[in-house]
Amino acid sequence: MPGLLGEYDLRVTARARAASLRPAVTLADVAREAGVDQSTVSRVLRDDHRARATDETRARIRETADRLGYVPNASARSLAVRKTSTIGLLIPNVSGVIYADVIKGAADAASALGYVLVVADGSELGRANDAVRKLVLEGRVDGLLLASGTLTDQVTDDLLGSTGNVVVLNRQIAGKVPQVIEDDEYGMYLGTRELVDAGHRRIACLAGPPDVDTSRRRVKGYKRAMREAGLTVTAGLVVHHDFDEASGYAGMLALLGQQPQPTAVAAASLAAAVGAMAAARDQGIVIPDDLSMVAFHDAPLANYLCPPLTTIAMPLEELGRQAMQMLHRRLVGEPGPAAVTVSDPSPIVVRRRSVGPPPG
Amino acid sequence: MPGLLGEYDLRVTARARAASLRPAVTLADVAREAGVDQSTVSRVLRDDHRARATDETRARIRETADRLGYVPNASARSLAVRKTSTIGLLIPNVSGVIYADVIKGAADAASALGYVLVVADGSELGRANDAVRKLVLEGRVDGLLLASGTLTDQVTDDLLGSTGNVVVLNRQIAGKVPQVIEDDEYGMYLGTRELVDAGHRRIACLAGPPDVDTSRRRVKGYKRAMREAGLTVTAGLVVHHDFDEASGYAGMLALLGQQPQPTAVAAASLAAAVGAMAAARDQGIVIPDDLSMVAFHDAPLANYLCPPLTTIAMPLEELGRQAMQMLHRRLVGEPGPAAVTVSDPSPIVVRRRSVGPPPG
DNA sequence: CTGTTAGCGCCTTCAG
DNA sequence: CTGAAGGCGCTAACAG
Repeated sequence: MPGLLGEYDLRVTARARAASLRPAVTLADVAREAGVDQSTVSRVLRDDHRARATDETRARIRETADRLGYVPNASARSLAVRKTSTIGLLIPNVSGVIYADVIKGAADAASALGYVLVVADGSELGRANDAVRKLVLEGRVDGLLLASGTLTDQVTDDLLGSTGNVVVLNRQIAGKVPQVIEDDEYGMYLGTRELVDAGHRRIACLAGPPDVDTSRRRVKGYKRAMREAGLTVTAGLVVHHDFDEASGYAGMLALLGQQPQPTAVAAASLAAAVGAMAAARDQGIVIPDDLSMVAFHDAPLANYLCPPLTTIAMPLEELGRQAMQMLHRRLVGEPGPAAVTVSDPSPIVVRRRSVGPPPG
Repeated sequence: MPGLLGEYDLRVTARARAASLRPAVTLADVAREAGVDQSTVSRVLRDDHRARATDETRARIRETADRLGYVPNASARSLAVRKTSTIGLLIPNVSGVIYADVIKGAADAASALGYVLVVADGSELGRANDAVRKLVLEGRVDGLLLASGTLTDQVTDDLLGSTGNVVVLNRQIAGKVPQVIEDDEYGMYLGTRELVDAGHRRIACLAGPPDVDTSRRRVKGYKRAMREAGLTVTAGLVVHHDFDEASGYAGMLALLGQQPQPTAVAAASLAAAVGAMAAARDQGIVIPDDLSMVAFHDAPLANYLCPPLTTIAMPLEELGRQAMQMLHRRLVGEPGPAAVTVSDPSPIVVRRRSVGPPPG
């Protein structure tokens, strides 16, 4: 076995580079060595259709390139063709369990379309700002996928203008910013319905920050389910916090402080739900006996919680894939819709053991 | 407030770009507009020391550049100076909770040193291979940080040769590959000692894959603690699985199937520990009453588990930072050590509620 | 202090 | 079918 990662050509090339610290082998080198012109080499190596060079010539060129360990230089090519064939994915917190799927979807699509995908961490505003400037404006990438569910409207709004090389993931934004969204409203509707179907009437919503679009849409879905069931959402039943464990913990405490206590809660994020479960536990409340819970978004982790958490799984991978495809379309000038909502697969609730009938 | 993300200049530039789909404004444009030569513009905009241009000239150039919304083109610059000032970070699974810290450390150091950091997902071998080729070999990045704790020795070995632009994070590799490692052995030693200090004698180890270096070092630490305590590690006491929840679950089941059952387990990864806790629960075993547990690596999640998990926190952020610094040193040709182990902060056990005295 | 002159490595007409 | 020539946008000597 020739090594899992390194295929043959890769290793050879690396060695060639390492051995001689020279500026790497260039097109001219190959041309000289093969006794042809640079442009010819360029053409055959790129399979340029107008280069039906003699089979003999092509073979010789290919062989020489291989032997010398030629690898095209991305900067030079980019400069010449005015594009980099790399696209960036900006994510608020790269290590959020939720993002694994969108990264995978985007990466798959990217590689299928001939791009290389790089992801940038946008957890801090400063860093996000920097990333955008360094990546898009300076032309390190041809386009940007913005998965900043947590940035406020103001931000993206300012940033985007009507640039055609950015597509926004799962944020509904006024104006003509290209965007692909999922039906968060429906997802949360489904999750909440799971709770009303189990017989709950006093159902709370553990929401995200009030000014974040995704949070708003999820709350909307929650409210629709409540309304449809003839349930009223009284003040205090929806509490706004952040999308992390600590916030979920605090939010749950707030919810539990009310009279009468809710018998079920729909959490707008998985991390918050984890925190919420811990809070409940600390208050001596057992799930699902005393309290039922569903969380928005699914991940392996949910299956190992105590108890295993019923979640609503969103088509995150498809989101990433379609965003990438839309970006590509725009980059090559195909028109296409300015916004699509991914509905296949549609949101689905993954039933585990965190919801039961209301107590008593 | 002018928008959180978009500072003024950023927005203006974006607008200028978007408005006119022209090839963006170039150095020549600015020069013409300002009535000076291109090279002069280049110099003042870069603060070239040899360009103590008239204050008046400098001001005019700056103003013109701003007004036109000039942004240097990264490809052109890279081609000219033969470096990109961007470096890549290759991670097996970008969304692992554990990696947040190393990304942060690396990103901080990168930006302090004037680099932009991009991370690439190396979860699949194919993708990792591709990333290396596209990023390093084609010169999209000046160097690579390899945080592929899960790739086998063979891989990295083949890949690296003695190239100077790669540094490996936390893998001990023979040969002269630049590397920064943490003291996983000591960390695991500490975690295991926590267990022996609590009075346990039959302590199991939930290890990672046997051929992965980090796993081996952790097992070594576990064994040392056992030996020092005069405890023998009998067959079956260390079980090898993977670093994820499902593996942890399976591994725990295997451990629990033994006679006599271990009274404590040291897990080599946080994710595996999560799975293991679930397995214990499913078997009616309560932690810490019936079984104690510690896990390698810390993350917010650990605090919200049931019960909150005692972990051993490693200096992950520092690992990322130092790796980046070492890479930089190598890139600029400073000698420096070929391998450093980060020992500050040193591993520390974060005591929560998952360890108690042995039952009975 | 500032302008001139060459490239960096590759692609792309345009001739031959 | 292939070679010659020019240019992508920027930097870096070298003159003036």
